[in-house]
Amino acid sequence: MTDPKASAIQVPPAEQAGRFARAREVQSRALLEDYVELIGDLITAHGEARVADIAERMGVAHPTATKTVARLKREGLATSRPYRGVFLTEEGARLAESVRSRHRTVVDLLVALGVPAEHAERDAEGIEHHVSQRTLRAFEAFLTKSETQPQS
Amino acid sequence: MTDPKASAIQVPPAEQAGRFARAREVQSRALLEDYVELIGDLITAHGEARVADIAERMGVAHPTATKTVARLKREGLATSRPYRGVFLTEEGARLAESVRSRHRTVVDLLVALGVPAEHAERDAEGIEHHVSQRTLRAFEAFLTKSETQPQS
DNA sequence: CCATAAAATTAGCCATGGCTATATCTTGCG
DNA sequence: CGCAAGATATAGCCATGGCTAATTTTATGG
Repeated sequence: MTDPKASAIQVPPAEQAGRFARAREVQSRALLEDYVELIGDLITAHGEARVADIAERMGVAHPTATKTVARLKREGLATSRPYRGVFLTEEGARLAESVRSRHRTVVDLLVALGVPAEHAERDAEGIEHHVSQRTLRAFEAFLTKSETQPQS
Repeated sequence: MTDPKASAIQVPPAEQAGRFARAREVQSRALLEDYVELIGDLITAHGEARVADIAERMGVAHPTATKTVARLKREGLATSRPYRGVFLTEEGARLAESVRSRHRTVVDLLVALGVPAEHAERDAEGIEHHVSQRTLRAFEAFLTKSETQPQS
């Protein structure tokens, strides 16, 4: 248990600023990650990802999806020709897979801790992006242990 | 363990859209929460929260802090008079306390799962905002259990 | 094979949350 | 007590990620 008295003020300003900077940076990648994961899922399910479907599932208007897909292309994660479906580059596909895997791990962890499935899904959607490699490994280790040794 | 084959595509579009909408909504509150928590910490430590200190610790330029404080005031979370320090309203203080408590719980959980302290702090900064009441309760329950019954 | 429906794009608006440069207020020191 | 330094505020810029409205392209059914 951390000391309740130990407010964040105890840490040097620069270090605290760095944490916030990291969180902002993660946030700017989160949208890309969500799109890439979704596009991957749509391709798996339907053979292609149409802008209308992306928009519907992201819960945004079509032009918003078009705009974000343009950003994906700029970043080398996706490809598309005008009025055609969207596809992932190799890099995009790799990212999609790692995002999907991390997402699953986060949901599994929450469920293992006793969070009801629907809550776990909703919370995971936001949490996952902030889970670092190191933390992800800890989650996986815990899940492995829980399997072997169900509960107390 | 969730079924690896069960991609998000299995869930109805509207439900998936709702999850993303929730994550976006959380995101828009996250900044306010961070500021309110920091202002609370600064007041506890120094008796007041100066814009320069807020900016330094948030890792942003002074005008950015000023602008966000204005938003805090608009939302009824803080008060301030020109060229004077920033203070929290009752509602702001309540929010600060609940954010601080949730932050501590998230860090404690990560540490309990074996994440090194500094990593836990960094990841928690982003994760905490997406942890719902329900999930928070599960974290607390797990931590209580771990205390009683240290490890396997 | 063409007309219409459906899908995608483009244009242009808004709020947020960064920034720099400039102006104004407070404060402390000589 | 007045002025320079430091703190705060204001103005105005940029990118992101939403939106609606209008346009263009593709696909389909009669």
